[in-house]
Amino acid sequence: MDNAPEEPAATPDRPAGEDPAPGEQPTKPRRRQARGERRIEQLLEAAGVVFSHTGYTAASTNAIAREAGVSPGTLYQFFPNKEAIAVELGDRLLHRWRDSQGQALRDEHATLPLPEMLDAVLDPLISFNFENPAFGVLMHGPDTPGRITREIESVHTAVLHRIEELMSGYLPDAPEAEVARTANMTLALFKAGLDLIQTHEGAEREAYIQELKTAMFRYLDPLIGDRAAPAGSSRDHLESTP
Amino acid sequence: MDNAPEEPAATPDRPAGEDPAPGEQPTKPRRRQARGERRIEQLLEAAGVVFSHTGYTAASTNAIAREAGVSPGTLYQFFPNKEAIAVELGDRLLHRWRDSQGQALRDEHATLPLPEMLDAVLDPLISFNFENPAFGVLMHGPDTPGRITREIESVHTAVLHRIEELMSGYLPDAPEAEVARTANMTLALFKAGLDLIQTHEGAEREAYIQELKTAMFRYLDPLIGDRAAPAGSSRDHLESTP
DNA sequence: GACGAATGCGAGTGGTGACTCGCGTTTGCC
DNA sequence: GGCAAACGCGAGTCACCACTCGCATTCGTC
Repeated sequence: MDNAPEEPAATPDRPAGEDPAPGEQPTKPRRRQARGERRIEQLLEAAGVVFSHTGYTAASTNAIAREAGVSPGTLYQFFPNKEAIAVELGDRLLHRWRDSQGQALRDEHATLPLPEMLDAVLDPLISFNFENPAFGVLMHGPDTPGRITREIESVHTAVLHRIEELMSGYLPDAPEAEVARTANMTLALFKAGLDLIQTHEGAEREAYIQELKTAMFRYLDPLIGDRAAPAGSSRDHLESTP
Repeated sequence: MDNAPEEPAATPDRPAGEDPAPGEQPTKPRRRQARGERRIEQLLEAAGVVFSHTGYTAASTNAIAREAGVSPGTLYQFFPNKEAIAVELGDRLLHRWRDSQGQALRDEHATLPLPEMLDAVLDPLISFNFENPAFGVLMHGPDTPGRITREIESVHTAVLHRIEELMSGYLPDAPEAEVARTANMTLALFKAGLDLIQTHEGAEREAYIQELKTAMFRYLDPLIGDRAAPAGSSRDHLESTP
């Protein structure tokens, strides 16, 4: 009935263990050696490379193992199945993303003038996506295990809420729906610019970073210039109050 | 060395036949009945649905056949293999896209004032993407047969050139590289807005269409100095030429 | 209505890729 | 150094999926 990739049943094994926390289910904590932890890092990095190159379904576990320089059997020493690799990788990326995002969207930045604010917010987020190319692919691939999709969704709405929060500082009396829409558009604009930035190199890339900031500035500046009339900003292009 | 999906060898059979053109290779023109042509349409539409839902690799030919309400054997009556389905679908989408794009980016539109120009250009392109949801997925999926990717690329650059052409009418003395960058950013902005539009419904969707136009207006308006500026169009937002 | 070709079917078949198994090697610990 | 457990391997298993085959049905044409 449904051939979209979904999670099979339950977590069979914890791949990269946190501390077992004494009061927990006896889920076989599976002690690891330092070597094992290193292998896990290797494998996740390899998985990031392969996934970002081919997407989730088209990536083979053998390819991941090969990329990591280990045998397929070794891979399954640390991950119960292919999905678990993606889940663990997704978890880490999402965690790192939360950090970057928290750093970028600080309260202090909301008090900066717009151009400086854009630098302060965008630069770290651009760097992040640059250092974690698998992030975008896992984020937007049409095939990706449902568990990840759901986590991504929650992180996505969290970012939006944060942006709305910051924006409502600039726009104290704009209707909520409009703030939400503007936040969404801002995020979408960022993603669009990011794509451009990632597909260019060297000086071109720098130019596109600048171009993204310019576009964002032009989009956001009219909103915060004066107390823009609520009707004026989205009803039509030009009718605003004199 | 390379496990990205590539085309295997050569075109084994022509799936949806044009006229055989007497002077051609004896490639078994395979006469079709009207019923067959209809099946092909059905199958391609089904393929569009399935691909747009799961991506290329994760889509199974059985799922496509089921979606079309036929048996797997019937599917292979009309297409030699899975890739051929994607290629044919891609061809048709790209062809339709060329039409829509040609209609949207007409010379006459370049003389309109910006807000009207945005309506004239964006509305048809939005409708197109709306009626062909597989287009975007096939366009951006990390797995998609290389043949399609290459065609997409050529269409993509064609669109960019056309946008640049139109833009250089507005910006007669801007450096070429800058025009190219602006065209790229404009297209990216469009794609970003499109995504937003497609993931919302009803009134929300309309609002996002408007929001996209607003964003585009704010991005492009400051660029066009004095040309085609009606009744205070650019006065409200940023600096304008006196 | 009869004949050949096109269409339609769905149970196979072969190959690929996720995952396992048995056994050898390394590590941590006493 | 000796023991147990973690690590490492890669040939092998199994399920799934792209694709085929033999046969039934429908269509176009005379």
